Amino acid sequence: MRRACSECGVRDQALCASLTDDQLAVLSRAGRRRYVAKGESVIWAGDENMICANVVAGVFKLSTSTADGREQIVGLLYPADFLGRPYAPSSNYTVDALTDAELCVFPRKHFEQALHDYEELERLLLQRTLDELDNTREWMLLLGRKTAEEKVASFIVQMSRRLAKGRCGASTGEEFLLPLSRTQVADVLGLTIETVSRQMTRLKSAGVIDLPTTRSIRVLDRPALSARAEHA
Amino acid sequence: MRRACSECGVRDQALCASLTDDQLAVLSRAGRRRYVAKGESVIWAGDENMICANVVAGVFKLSTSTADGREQIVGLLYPADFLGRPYAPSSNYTVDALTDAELCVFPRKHFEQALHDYEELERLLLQRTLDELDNTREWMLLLGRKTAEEKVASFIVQMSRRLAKGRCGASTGEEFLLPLSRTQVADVLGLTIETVSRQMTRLKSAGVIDLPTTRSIRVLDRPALSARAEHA
DNA sequence: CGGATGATTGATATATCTCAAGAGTAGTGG
DNA sequence: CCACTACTCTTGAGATATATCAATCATCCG
Repeated sequence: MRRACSECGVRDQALCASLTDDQLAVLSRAGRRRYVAKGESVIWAGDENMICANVVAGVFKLSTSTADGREQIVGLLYPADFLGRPYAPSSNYTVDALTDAELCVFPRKHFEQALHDYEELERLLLQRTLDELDNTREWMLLLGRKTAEEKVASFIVQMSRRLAKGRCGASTGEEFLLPLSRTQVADVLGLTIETVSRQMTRLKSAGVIDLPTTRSIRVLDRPALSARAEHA
Repeated sequence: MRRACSECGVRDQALCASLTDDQLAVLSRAGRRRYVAKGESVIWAGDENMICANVVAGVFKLSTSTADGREQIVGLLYPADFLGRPYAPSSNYTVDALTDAELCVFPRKHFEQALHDYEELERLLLQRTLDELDNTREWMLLLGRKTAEEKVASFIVQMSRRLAKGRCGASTGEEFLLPLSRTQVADVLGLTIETVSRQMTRLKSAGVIDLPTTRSIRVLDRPALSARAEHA
């Protein structure tokens, strides 16, 4: 039994927000829900590029790697984000689920047709792609020019913005669960796992953050954390 | 006196390629030619975002920097490339001319109106933005995971693809003029000027490239250069 | 409880940066 | 045309941040 789009948790945040209920009804006939287990790959770099999707739940990583296996994570996707690459025959990066996740999947060709038919959809995708390009370029500054401490602090700032519970409440004392292992954090920041670990404990020793478990982070002093993200 | 679009050198390569002569005639009434001297800034990071433009001639750099002045070049623009950021009130990066250059400039609001009016224009911009995002993510792998030698070799490979004269001819023996100083190359690669210089002379000593002048590069052994770009 | 996986910590190595000097190159004006 | 000056680039020596290698320590799960 098909679940109605009107009940979808990301109906108003995903690209679908640009469509009327009637338009969405048409498009949704081409789509289907797909549950993805933590660690599962959805798209492989170099493979034929078959699907586009909206993230309904969970977190995904986009990554590329060198021939000898060094990996770089080039993006993270959260609920309501768009996943896929319209207008290209093959994908440049691999997409894996970091948590159990749920997608609303469309065949790429159908999705491209929808972009053609609904100009508001295409406009919203353009705007999001431009935003994503800005974010990605900002991340280049981090990769090319920031120190290990700045990288780790920047990463925690950014993750806490996305994941902290009481985002509207106090700006401090927030705790959140990291969807990434230390190795994956290292692959986001262009560092080794050991360096990430050392910088984390340094921040903890300085009283800037707390690490209740290995996968959770509590920001104790946000101004201090932001300062360390900017300036060595 | 206004120059006709039909005589424009990038009429069929720039975004304008998606427009008919009639459509372009309408749009071009809002645009104007602007000559930019080497070193001049066209857009400043953080400033109000007023313009969009097509690059007609010359090369531009996009860059961001940290508060204490470390700079990272996040993109290069060549003739027929699009310059600007539709749908955002301010710019995230500074755009400077690396050579004397020429732009076809539109007020941002006019350009956004054109995107709205001509769906082929919007589609082409979307496709280019998606391509640019792919390229930028590929560059993240270089910044985060490649060694200095791999970075410099990758840079030369990429520049030679863009700039070498006889691109259709032999794949070797090409010579081209770098539009960037050593400092700027360092800012592209996330290295220091000294490291760039040392890697360049290493490649020269190994017979992979020649450096006839400080601003020109000749690729002597492209397979060897590509190998060094991939693998330390 | 035991084994596996992932994280931390320590000791050492090394690639790249930093600091400093010298060598090209280009532009200027006599 | 030739100094003279100002850059930019190259080269060298030494410092340092981060990587590498190795061991211990948590955490998870059967």
